[in-house]
Amino acid sequence: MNSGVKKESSTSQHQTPPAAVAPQAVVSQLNGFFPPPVSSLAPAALVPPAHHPAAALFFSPHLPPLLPPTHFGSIAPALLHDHLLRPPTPPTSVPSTAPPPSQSPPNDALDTADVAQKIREILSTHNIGQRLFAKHVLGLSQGTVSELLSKPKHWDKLTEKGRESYRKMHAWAASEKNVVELKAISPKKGSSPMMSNYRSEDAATEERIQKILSEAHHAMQAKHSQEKEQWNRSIVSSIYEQELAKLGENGKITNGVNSLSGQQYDAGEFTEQLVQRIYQEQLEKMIAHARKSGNVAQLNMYQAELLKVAQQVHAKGNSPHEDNKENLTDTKDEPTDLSIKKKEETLADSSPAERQSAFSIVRPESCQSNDSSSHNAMSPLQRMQNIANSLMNKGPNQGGTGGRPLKAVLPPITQEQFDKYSHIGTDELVKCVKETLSQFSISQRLFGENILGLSQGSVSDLLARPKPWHMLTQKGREPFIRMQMFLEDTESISKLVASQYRVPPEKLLRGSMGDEPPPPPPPPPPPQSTSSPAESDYRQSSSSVADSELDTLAITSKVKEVLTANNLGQKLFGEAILGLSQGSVSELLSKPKPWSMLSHKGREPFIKMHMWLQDPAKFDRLRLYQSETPAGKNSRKRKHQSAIISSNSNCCDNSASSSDNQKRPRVFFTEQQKETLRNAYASDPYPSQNVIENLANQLNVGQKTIVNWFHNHRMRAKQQQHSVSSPASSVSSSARTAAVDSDDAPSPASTASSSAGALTRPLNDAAQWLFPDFMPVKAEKAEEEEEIDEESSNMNVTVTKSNKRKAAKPKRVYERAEPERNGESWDDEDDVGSTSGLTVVAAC
DNA sequence: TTCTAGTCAATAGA
DNA sequence: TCTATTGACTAGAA
Repeated sequence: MNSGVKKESSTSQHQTPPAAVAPQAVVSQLNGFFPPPVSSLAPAALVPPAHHPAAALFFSPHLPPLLPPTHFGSIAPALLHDHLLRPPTPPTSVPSTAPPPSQSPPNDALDTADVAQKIREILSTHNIGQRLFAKHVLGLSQGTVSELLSKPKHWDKLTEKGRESYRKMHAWAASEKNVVELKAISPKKGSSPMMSNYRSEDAATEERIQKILSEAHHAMQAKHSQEKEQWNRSIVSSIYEQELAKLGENGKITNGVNSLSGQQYDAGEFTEQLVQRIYQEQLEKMIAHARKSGNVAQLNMYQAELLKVAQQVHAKGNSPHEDNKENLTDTKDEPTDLSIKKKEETLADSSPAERQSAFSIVRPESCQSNDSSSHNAMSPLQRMQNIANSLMNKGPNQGGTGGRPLKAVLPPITQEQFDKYSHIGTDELVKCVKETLSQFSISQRLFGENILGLSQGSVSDLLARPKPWHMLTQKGREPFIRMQMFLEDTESISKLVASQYRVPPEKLLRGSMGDEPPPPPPPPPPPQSTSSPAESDYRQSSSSVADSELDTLAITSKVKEVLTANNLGQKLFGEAILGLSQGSVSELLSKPKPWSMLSHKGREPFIKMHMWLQDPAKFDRLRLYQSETPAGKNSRKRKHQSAIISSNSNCCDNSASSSDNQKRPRVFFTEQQKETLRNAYASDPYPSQNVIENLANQLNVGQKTIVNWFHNHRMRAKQQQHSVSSPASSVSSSARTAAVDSDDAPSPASTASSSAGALTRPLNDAAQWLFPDFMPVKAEKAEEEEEIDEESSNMNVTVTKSNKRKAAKPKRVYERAEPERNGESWDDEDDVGSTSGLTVVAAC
């Protein structure tokens, strides 16, 4: 299949004559010259109507600026470039920008990492965008090239098609001329890409193409700028007309404009006032919209902007829109934002330094600059465009109800800032940033969109693979400077957390693990009571718990002990204490991950367990819950609570019901099907699409089911390795050991740490999971089975049941003998260790 | 777009 | 009726 693709591509590259592609190429290439027309020029409210000339320019089917490369039809972008920049002669004469695949022998292995590194350096050094490189050299998308460059696969693991890309890169990088050529066609250069200094043997053809391109380019540029200007004028005048008409109807000029009545003022001054008023009104509308949609970030931004405008007007002696103050301060209906009031103060009298703070960049651009001249230089209309732009980018309803957070309009980095941050250790910086984000539960998306002005994917990339400072262009350094500013402004962290989560940071249970200075004081928490009393109690005290490392194994052991000793079910415990389902509780208790391997979210149940264990009234809580929950309706109750806890009952109720309705019925694989899947997994835990399709067909299930199975299988294999690792039974057996041990001198109120002390090995180290006391445990387990059967404690009965069941399926004992798992379950407690270990166990 | 981590919930098995 | 299992799903990250 791959070869087929390759063949086709290769063939088309050499068969399509330049003359045939030239006209289309002219247009297509020109498309790349123009900036993203609408997004950068048109705010949401100002998008030209379809019939508008500007729209015709931007959206004309004849001038498809937004067409992806594939819209060149059968002509690949690289091919297009080839034909434009290179004569259709054998590639030996002139180094081509996109070397044909045939240049490298098919089996000529390349060091892909080296090639990728080299390409990255070249692109970086010459400030050539991946998009451009991808399009013209490889004929791939930017994202694909990014992958190729950042995560080069080993040559042996590449398909022929995959190798082709690296061959192209390798060949391309071999000649500096290629680099120069590509650099020359970069739109940033401001010159026509088609004016690159290549020399063609087919001079006439090339000259003709150049001429066409040049003329078309200039013509379109002229048209473009003219229409853009006209378009802007028409929009502004259109708004003016509307406003003037309004004024005429009302017979008066309101607000700011009103103050002008009776005065002698020129048209320019009036215009300014009018624009200002329009701007204010637009802001008010946006405020209303943001408030309606519950988007606090937007609300804050618009309010801040409105306040600023009002202050400016006021400073000029006007008092337009006094009623705006309502919008500026009326946040009592807004349950979310914790920093609105503070922000108002900040905005009202913030110092330049404050305005320069990292967090200030979540405010609109006009609010940011500490350079009043530059701020004033931006017209209200421009500022409105900025805000509208951000609106357009985000779309409505982005509050806490699942929409995307607001993307900030970031101020440019000033020269002073560039000077100040003349060097940044990017590695260290991203490390700090990652820690901060993790510590405060700030998502990459939130951080990227509000602080860096980048998408989550970009943030991920920056944080995962920061370039050395010296390899960064000025533009590339900007996000790092913003990160640095963010870290230096401690207040910004709290504000960001608060604005995003609508909860106090401590509620997130994500404190540092002890090796970091305490975070800046969080903003005042909102008086939300969205959770059950027990929930809030635990939340309050759990923040201190979160600061320490918990011994998950000891905790779960103790919990199991207490539950069984008191005949409390996992279901009740899960619903009343953890807010989890019985199945989840079962998994947590039987296969606890070590603390260090848990995500912040994953730690929360353990923190809750720990708090519960320490709670003298822990049984009262359960009884209370039990009494409040009629038998048979537990599940409903739990759902209801979850809905409440999630602080958005409508959302969750709806989603729950809808997901219930939409959730596909569970598939139950037969043993034969499982065997097939296991075999496939053994061959490749990450099956290709083809394999998935084949399996789906073979097993007569949906592809999604196959994908889910592999996902689950991988996760559970990993979980198995982590928690039970070598031996699945290590944890639960250890847990049993602990339970049994503690049975000797059980203390119902004993804490997790005391349980930990009862264990025979240190537990505050992840190594405990790597070198578990497995074999003795197995032996011990066998003995336990004997002993426990005779015991009557609830706990032991439970354990015995489990062990009995496992013992009834001896084949599972051998499941882990083969790394690829021929056994039934990854999760099975007996799904353990190695063959040798099991042999010993059997001997025992 | 895909992967991971976490979770739900239907079902199996004791 | 309890716990364990496991396919399905979601959010966040890569």
